[in-house]
Amino acid sequence: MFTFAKNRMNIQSMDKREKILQTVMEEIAQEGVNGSPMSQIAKKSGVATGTIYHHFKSKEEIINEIFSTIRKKLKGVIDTVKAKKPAFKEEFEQVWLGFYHHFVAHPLEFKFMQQVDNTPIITEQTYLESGQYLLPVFEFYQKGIEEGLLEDRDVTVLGYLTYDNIMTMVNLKLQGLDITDTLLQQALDYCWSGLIKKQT
Amino acid sequence: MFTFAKNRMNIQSMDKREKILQTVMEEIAQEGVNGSPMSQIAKKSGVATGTIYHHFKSKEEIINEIFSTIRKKLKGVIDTVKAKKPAFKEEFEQVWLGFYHHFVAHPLEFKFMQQVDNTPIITEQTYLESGQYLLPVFEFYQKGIEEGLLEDRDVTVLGYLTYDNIMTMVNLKLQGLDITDTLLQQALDYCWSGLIKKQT
Amino acid sequence: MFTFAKNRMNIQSMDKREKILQTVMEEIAQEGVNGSPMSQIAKKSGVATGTIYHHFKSKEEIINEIFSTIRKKLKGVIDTVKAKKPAFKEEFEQVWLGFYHHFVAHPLEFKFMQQVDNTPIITEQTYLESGQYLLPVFEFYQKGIEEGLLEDRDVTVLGYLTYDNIMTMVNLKLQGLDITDTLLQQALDYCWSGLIKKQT
Amino acid sequence: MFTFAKNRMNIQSMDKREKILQTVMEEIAQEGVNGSPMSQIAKKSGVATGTIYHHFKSKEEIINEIFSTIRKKLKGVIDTVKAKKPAFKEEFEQVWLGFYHHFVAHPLEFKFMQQVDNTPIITEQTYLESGQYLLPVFEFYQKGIEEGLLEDRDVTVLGYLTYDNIMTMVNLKLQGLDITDTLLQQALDYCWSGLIKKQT
DNA sequence: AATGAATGAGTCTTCATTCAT
DNA sequence: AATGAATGAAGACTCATTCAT
Repeated sequence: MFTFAKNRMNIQSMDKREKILQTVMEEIAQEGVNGSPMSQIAKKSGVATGTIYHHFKSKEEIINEIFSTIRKKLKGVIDTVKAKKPAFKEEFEQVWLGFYHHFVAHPLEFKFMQQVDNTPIITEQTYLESGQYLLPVFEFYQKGIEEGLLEDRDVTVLGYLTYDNIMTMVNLKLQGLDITDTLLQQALDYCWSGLIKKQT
Repeated sequence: MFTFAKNRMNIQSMDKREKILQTVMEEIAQEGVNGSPMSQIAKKSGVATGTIYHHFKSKEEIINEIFSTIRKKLKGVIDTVKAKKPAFKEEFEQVWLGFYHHFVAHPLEFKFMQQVDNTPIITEQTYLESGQYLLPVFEFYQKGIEEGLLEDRDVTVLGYLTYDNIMTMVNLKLQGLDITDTLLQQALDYCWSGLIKKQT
Repeated sequence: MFTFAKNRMNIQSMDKREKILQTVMEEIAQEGVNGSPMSQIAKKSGVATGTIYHHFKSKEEIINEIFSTIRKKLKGVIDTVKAKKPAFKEEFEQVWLGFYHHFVAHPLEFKFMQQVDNTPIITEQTYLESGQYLLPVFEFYQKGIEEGLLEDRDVTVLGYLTYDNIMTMVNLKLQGLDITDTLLQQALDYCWSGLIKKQT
Repeated sequence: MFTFAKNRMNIQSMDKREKILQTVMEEIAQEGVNGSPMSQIAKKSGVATGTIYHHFKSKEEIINEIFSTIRKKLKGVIDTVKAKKPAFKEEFEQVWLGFYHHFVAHPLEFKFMQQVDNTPIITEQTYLESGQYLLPVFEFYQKGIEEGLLEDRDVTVLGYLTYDNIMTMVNLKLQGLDITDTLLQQALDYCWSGLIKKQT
């Protein structure tokens, strides 16, 4: 009854917009930025080329929007875990595994990120804005250090190290490696061991 | 920088070949694969377009050769460390820091890798052949586990986790973050803590 | 000249398509396949290069389409003659002269065929499909043999011999030789004499 | 002992020249003028590119020389037949079959001619000079007419009609058609019937 | 909003020929 | 005579974007 369609857009129009975003994500994940001409995007989206340019300013704009959306989904993973108010270590593990499983369940999102991250296509602004979604990760480490649970290390560094460790595991999994529960636990242990305060 | 002396070539000709490789590496690092047309490569190399194709079959061949060369340099780092026959932990630290400093000293090589790795440009064969250069890393972990120094975890997983951790630090450094010796040591500790066997 | 009305295209768009086909035919006839770069085709057609590739997949596709069209026109000549239901010999003469005059009236079509026939550009499929247009020629000879009017010879061989004889005359004419009605009649007689059954 | 090596050229040098000519003929026959870059010619000839340009002014010059050589070989066929001083009809048949068998025995020569004939590559001068080799054909018809054996038709027209008829048969043969002796005789009969004076 | 024809600068690559050795 | 590295203009084709409808 009450839809939240953007501005004056009707549902059908919204559908096209979404279809385009979805198609661009899939195509770029599979074919790379270059292997995904707008003409092909149009065809697979079932719209005309011109229609794409009614909804978006440029190819880059679409890519940036998708990039943000994917990062936002990670924020969703964090929120879901935090809602259960788990203990510190459990929160770490659940977020870690949540990120991992999100990308394994949505491999095209991972591959999309791989294709466009660290590329001039993603603007500084997009990095800054979407970076907000990952702030809770750094805050989590900050809290852990303050509470004496974690070694006192730079939270930015810790944040990136652990995040990239998860991505490493996703990548190995998508490369075809058989990432068993045991292997996954080993990777998780590696990270946790790297974080926690050593008993003295 | 990239040295591949081929028999019958004279020095002048060799110079051109080297100049092309160097230019492609620099350009792709800075502008991306797409932002580096062959015409520009030619101009910056000081040769004609045709000359490039006299020495290489295609743009992709050049990129693959550079990729291999860079990985080979990491093998060089390993060899240099091993030559000093350091203790186990020292070997780990010296290789870790060696990789880090190599890329910090040669940021374009790092950026080049970032641009082309996980891209269809790099062939399976290149991955296989150049992968040999990194075998010592996995063997090192294997030995550590066998000697009871490291936790018994999958060496492939450990290899990629630690390698990517180094790359994370290089990336932060090149992003402009002030990676002090303290921060670097923290990252190194993170990795080492994730590896070593916990006292029981 | 080359009419291939496609459904959804509007007239203006159709015009461009036709203009391109016409231009390619003329240019290749006069300059050869190699002497006719797409850039020149575009310029002479009054369209952008990209427009050509909007209508056709490749240069080869255009050439194949023209090849088929020209053969189809010969079928038109045959149909026109047959519609008049002439006697056997008259049918032969009218088709023979019809082919001859068609190419003399459209010398560029002849030269185009000369440039591309027996070339790997023309696909097997094009030969097969457009070959259908010339089937009536072989059927005509078959009928003549069955009715005892022509010597009993292989119709395929006869078909090619007579067809090439016409082409020979067109070629001489276009080379600048003054092919008078007398000379033309001599060539026609040569063919007919080679076909008809000798009195015994 | 007494070789007829051109000018100051020694035998080895002559060999290279011949090898280049042979290679160009074969390559163009099989790959077309465009599919035969000079670099490939050089490689297959076992010489350097530069060497080709020591012996010939340009690619076109080579092609023209080959064109003339092949026509000269047809003159050889004629001479061989004439040396046997056969009767009129026998001379016709033997030359006809001689041409046919020459090209069937040397299919690359035929395909070479097919690739370059009626092409701007062959100069007017080449056509004129090599045309001399085929003069005996026209003279033969002239004599036949004067002696009342053949219908009084333009000898130029007759010459081209019959020559092209032979080429037609060679082409069919090389296309893979099974040209049996019977079929060949039928084609020969077709030509002869088109030439001889009808009894009145 | 939607269409899809049209644009043309830009891409990689080829190749006949030249030239220093 | 011979080499083969070097040249660079030219070729077929691509593709993000625009625009008339």
